[in-house]
Amino acid sequence: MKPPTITEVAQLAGVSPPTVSRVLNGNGYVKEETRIRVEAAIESLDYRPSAPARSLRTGRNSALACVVPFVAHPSAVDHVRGVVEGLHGTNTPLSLYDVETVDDLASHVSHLHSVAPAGLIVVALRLSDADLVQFAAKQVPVVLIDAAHPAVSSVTLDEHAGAALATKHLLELGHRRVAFVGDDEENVFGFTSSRERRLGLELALAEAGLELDPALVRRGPHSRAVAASQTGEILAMDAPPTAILAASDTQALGALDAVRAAGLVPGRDVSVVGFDNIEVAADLELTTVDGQLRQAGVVAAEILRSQIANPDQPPRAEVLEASLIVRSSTGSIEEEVV
Amino acid sequence: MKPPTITEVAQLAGVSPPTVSRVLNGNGYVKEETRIRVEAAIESLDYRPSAPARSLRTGRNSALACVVPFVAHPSAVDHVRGVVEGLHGTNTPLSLYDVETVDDLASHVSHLHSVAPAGLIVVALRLSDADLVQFAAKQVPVVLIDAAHPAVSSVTLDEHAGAALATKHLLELGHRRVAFVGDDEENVFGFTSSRERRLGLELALAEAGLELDPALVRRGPHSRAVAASQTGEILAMDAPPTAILAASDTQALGALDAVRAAGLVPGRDVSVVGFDNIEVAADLELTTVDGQLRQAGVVAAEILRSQIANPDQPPRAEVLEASLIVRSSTGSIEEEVV
DNA sequence: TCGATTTCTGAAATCGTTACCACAAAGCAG
DNA sequence: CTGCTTTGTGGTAACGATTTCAGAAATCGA
Repeated sequence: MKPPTITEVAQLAGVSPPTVSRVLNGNGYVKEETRIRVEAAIESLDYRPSAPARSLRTGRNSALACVVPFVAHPSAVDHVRGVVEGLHGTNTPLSLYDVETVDDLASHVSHLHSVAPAGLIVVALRLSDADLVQFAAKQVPVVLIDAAHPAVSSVTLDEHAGAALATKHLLELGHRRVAFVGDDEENVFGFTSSRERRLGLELALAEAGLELDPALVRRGPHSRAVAASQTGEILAMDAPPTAILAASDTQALGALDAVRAAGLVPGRDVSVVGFDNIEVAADLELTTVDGQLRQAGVVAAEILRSQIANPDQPPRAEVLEASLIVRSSTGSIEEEVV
Repeated sequence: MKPPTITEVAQLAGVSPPTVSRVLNGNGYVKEETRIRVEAAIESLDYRPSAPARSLRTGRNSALACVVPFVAHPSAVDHVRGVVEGLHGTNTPLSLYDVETVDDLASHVSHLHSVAPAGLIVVALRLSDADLVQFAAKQVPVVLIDAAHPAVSSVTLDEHAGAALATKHLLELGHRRVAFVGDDEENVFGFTSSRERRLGLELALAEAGLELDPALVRRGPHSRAVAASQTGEILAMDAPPTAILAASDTQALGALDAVRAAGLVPGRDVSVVGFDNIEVAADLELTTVDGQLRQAGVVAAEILRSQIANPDQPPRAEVLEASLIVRSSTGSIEEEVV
């Protein structure tokens, strides 16, 4: 009950294996009549060419790969959604490589060298130059999301501009004491977005002649609960801020939790701005910077498709523009302030 | 700059290819001393075995595949999260096959026959007997989620019991007129959960001597917006229901939208119960039946792992128990009713 | 009509790995 | 010392497809 091979199809159709191959791939010349006979044989045996055999011979694999840290997190989910959307219609499966530890990254990269996928999307992580060289040698196009490298294509967000939009919004509402709740800036994976967003905040404040009070900056592991407790601390200070910028929506949700836990009303007593615009942000009325997560995935998929179709393109560095989505978690400062 | 092959490693180590292979796979006998020499050669050439060559020879592929309809939908996301979680630690990539149309399904299944993955998880879709036979012939273990078939393992939810929990909860709160908002029960993919949930509701009502008023049943495409407009219609009726059971949380959110749009307060004027317990349900205070989506993915992944490790197991049919999560979108009936 | 091209097809080599066998050396019981 | 099992290793042949290449048949231009 083994699956049929190309040779069996060839025998049934009364031709040789190469002819069947030509029919399958639409290469070379095949007489119309022969083609029909071969197609009938394929149909009748329910034959499917073996992907491994084909990959071995041609050196290319049909599947695309996507390396994503913490794929269960909402922001990663949105990236993957975008990639899947961008791939739709191509019938290409997407192999997900979830990274939770640095070891995961190493073993996945090693595995990817074995597999030589048709293309590779890497989210937020940095690959070594040696790895990139190896992928290039195997003609595996690579696209980075939320990271950049001169040798390969990338899709990034203008983080500073995004943070500036949020800051400007808060300043216009009258806020002067703004806190920042973000990630540890030293981390094993080298994630930089929290740092960039903080810098964007500082730059925008500086433009308005203000500066970020170090006492109002909190950094810690990326989680809603941590952000909530950090926000709790900040709100309990003698001179609490009137607004909080979080490095991500997840952390903004934690901030909202803390605001409510302190008996305050978001958008009235304290304004909270998130960053990313993950799916729940709309339902929870969170003002946030749209990080174009899905769009980044879509664009990355498109770049990959184009580079697979036409391998000798120079790398592209796409920078997406952030925009601000105002909802009710921010409001103008009123009687609260003395 | 081609990647090194096993033969080059063998030459460098002064052994034959099979010996290198034995070192790589830990098969057969290899002298300690030889092993060390081979490992050094592997290291120094930065050699990675070719996955396609290995697959071709052994007939098995290392990647797992997961076929999911509408992978961007929240419930699918939770399933995938579970699968990824269940696979964690195995270093196995997961190939996602998103299905948006029936044609997608056909072409993906065809592709899967070519690839012969190490294992296959299929969510909510029905594969033909012929396909299952073919996978069995290739020793590809299959696990179904939210679907069942005697020939393969499955992970399902006790839908009737889940719907009964929700119904009982509403009855205890005093509700007698309960509406149902669900999917079209005839659909190209053969999804059955909406139907099962409606049946569960009817059975539970019958047990209490009540019946589901056909006028209070709405079916349509699975979307929040559609559910909102259907709920709007129901609420505008002369004898509107006091509670609504939705076939999914997505639809329950639509129902909530409509309740609020009608100027009513969920949980006070109208109770809404969802089904699935997707991630946002907690934040939106939606009372819902926990459909154990993640858990289903975890269990499916575990079954698959065990069947890959030990191929001759009989298929397992795991049935998960639903539980009710009461939040504020439901409440007891009060002065509203005459 | 003849030679040159274009179509059409098959034999053989090849991709990189592992399975199967054969065989040698070493260890061991009697 | 003989015969057996346990170790250790390599030669060879697959796995199933595609890519040469060569040659036959059909078509075409002059």
